[in-house]
Amino acid sequence: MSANSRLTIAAHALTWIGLYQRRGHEVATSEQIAASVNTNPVVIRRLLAELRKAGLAESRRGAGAGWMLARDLAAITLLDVYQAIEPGPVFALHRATPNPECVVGHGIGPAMTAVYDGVEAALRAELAGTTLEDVLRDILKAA
Amino acid sequence: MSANSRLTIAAHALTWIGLYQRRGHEVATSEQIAASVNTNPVVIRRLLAELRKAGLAESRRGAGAGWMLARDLAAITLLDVYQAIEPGPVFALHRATPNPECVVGHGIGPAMTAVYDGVEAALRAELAGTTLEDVLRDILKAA
DNA sequence: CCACGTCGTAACAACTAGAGTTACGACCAT
DNA sequence: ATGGTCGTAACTCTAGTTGTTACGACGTGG
Repeated sequence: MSANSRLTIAAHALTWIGLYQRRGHEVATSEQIAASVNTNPVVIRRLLAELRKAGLAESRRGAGAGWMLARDLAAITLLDVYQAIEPGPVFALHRATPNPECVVGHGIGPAMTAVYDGVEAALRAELAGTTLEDVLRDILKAA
Repeated sequence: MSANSRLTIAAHALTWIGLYQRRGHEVATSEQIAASVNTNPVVIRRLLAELRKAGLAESRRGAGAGWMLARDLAAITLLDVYQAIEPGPVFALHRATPNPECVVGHGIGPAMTAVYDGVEAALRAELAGTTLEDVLRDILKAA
């Protein structure tokens, strides 16, 4: 399916900011976050920019700049994060429209769309059941 | 997520074969299927080869060759098809291993894996609830 | 009011996967 | 033997993800 790591990285970044703030710091820099994720700071800034658009994160510029959570970890579900960074569906229909003169070619689109809608709903329900607070609790429990 | 159309095409092909056989034909050629899907026959042969490996389809070679279902449409769920063609997970973890000296970097992997396992289970359960017979019924009902 | 640290973002390269296409050998009923 | 079809390799094209460099914009602290 060519799965990507965007949800993982986004959850990592937000959780890291949350823990960092909980330890008394105001803002976290993309460089600090990137050091934990083990990637380039620009990758973090790009992802956090999308999360900011979705109202999950905030940023400050200038000296002493950095990133903050817009809401508490407990108020952010993985579904919120997912929706902020993954606009498209999990399954795609045909790239080229199938033969409309064929019964199957004509009806397969709507039929599969109905199934895919159900799948997306199940996926979202599952993601909605976990908050970043849950993720952090898991992390600290295992440490 | 860069979703692909493999599940859609695979379901289309199998359903087409099923309907074609139900109308009295022995085998369906990749060219006929490709004409309904509106793609290249090789694309169909490649996909059906994977479905054959999973025991969902069979093929004959030589003259009068072509494809058949290995099981009835009612005995093939979309989960069967999905598993035959999509080996990987929907969500990936970090590409590079995160910083193990950071609490979050160390614990985020297992934490997200637990969530992703739940998501995959929900997705599979949803796909398991629909057979190709259901898909064909939808198609014929809408026609 | 300037300097420094950080964000914001464009631009590019590397890599991967999906999809389409061509080509050709293998196979087998007729 | 012939012709139709599968089996599969090889190639191209496209798009998305990730990493990287670069540089302007910004604003706080000195």
